[in-house]
Amino acid sequence: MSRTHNFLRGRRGAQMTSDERTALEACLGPSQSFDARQLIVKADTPVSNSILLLDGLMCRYMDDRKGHRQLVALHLPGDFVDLHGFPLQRLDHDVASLTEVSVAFAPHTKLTEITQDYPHLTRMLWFSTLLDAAMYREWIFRLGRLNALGRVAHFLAETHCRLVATGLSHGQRFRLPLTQADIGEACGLTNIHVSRMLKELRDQGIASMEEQTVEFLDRDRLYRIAEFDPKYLYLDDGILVP
Amino acid sequence: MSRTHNFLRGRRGAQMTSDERTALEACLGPSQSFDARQLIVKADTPVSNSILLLDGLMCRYMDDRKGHRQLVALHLPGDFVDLHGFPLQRLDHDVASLTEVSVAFAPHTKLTEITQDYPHLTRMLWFSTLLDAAMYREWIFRLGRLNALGRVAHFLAETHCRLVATGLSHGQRFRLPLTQADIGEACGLTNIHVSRMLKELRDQGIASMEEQTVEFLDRDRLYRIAEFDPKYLYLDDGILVP
DNA sequence: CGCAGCCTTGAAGTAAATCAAGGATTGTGG
DNA sequence: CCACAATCCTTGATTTACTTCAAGGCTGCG
Repeated sequence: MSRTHNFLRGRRGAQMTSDERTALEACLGPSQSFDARQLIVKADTPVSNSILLLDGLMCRYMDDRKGHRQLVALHLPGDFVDLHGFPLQRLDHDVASLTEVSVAFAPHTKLTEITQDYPHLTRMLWFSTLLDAAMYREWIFRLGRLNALGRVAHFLAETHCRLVATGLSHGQRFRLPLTQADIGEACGLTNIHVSRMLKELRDQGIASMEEQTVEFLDRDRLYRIAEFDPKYLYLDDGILVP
Repeated sequence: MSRTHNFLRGRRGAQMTSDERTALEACLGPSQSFDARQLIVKADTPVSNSILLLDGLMCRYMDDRKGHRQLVALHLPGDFVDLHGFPLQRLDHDVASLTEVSVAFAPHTKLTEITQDYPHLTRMLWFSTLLDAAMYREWIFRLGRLNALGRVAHFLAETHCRLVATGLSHGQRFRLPLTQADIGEACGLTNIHVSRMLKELRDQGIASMEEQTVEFLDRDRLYRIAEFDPKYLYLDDGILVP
């Protein structure tokens, strides 16, 4: 199976021709592995490659003056993690692995050739970076307008939908190898308060998280608490039927 | 003066060739005006044009269930407000005018031609959408990690830098025709608390805002409170010298 | 075993929301 | 020209959601 198989899977990825997919595949260097919790791309240094995540979880984040971390994105297999770095030429934030990961690097020189030879593929790549932007908007909404319970619920709902889109979750369960502190860093909450909110979701029979596995017990109620509507994920019709 | 003069001004806009600028200009329909506080693009409806903002202020936002608004972006003259709608094909949020505005519409059919004929210009357009994404990230940081005073300070600092880049502010003063409620909707705060924070900035001799004009009295302190560093705005060297 | 990382729970403290009232400015119609 | 409403801003009092501080439990591991 091609290493680009999960790229935009469930989100217009099918609109790529086999020529385009071959061209994209041809950009990729050999697969590489990194341990969990490694800094992979440092902010403010010129970048000449972008990372396609093949397996594992990665994140982007920025630290405040006291060293407290704010995650700005979570990345799943199939994500072109820092394709933003191609037009931007440097990153304004750090990129790290959360679990052990497998990645492939795409040199920007090759991506430039794609923009010259494959206008439609270029628009697909552009599209993929704007999906990130759509998620950023939703994260702004989450932080600005939801209370702690809603934020945690929203984070879980979004992550579930994205995993379903790439075939990494079926039904209402999914593996999420994050600590409560990680979730707090995504949701602007302390790990202590995340613990309380997960207890609340559990006690109310809405969702449970144990041993790195999340299960939705009452998805409708979860979505209502989170004010969640997956439209902003631009998933293909039919992906979320269950 | 060409209507694209302010596009990416102060941010690599100078890297556009005159051919490219002509091609971009050729995309634009006639200028149009809208009153203040008008909904210009409604979420979830297919879009076939993108808006170049020529004059005035616009915003993007999403409303929560109770109708409370969260701004996700403020747009200044020169911004390609909803260029995101070109690859995305619909928007997941609303776009509105904040003041009276003058805009030009760019049909997506013409933008598609640009992606076929002008790879470098395409990357510039892509770059401009990723500047929006960089600001989104910073807004996530602002909401997730700064207290109320820092958030307001950060919002003012960012807006000032962006205005300077397009030549709409010189020195430490700038016009900002927003209400305190608007600032609250950007910063995830109530208008009442924004009022208190502006008083705090005023009392401490850091910044003042009256009659829709902001003045920075101690920019260093403002930046420190806001944990603000304009690197994420990708401004050309020398823009912020003062 | 003893230590480290992660989670849980309780108690106290605090930042911001909410509730409430009033003042200033602007526009509107009698 | 003045009464009036509407919008925006300000300030004080109260409430509340979340943080911080503190302690203890559980699990896996050298």
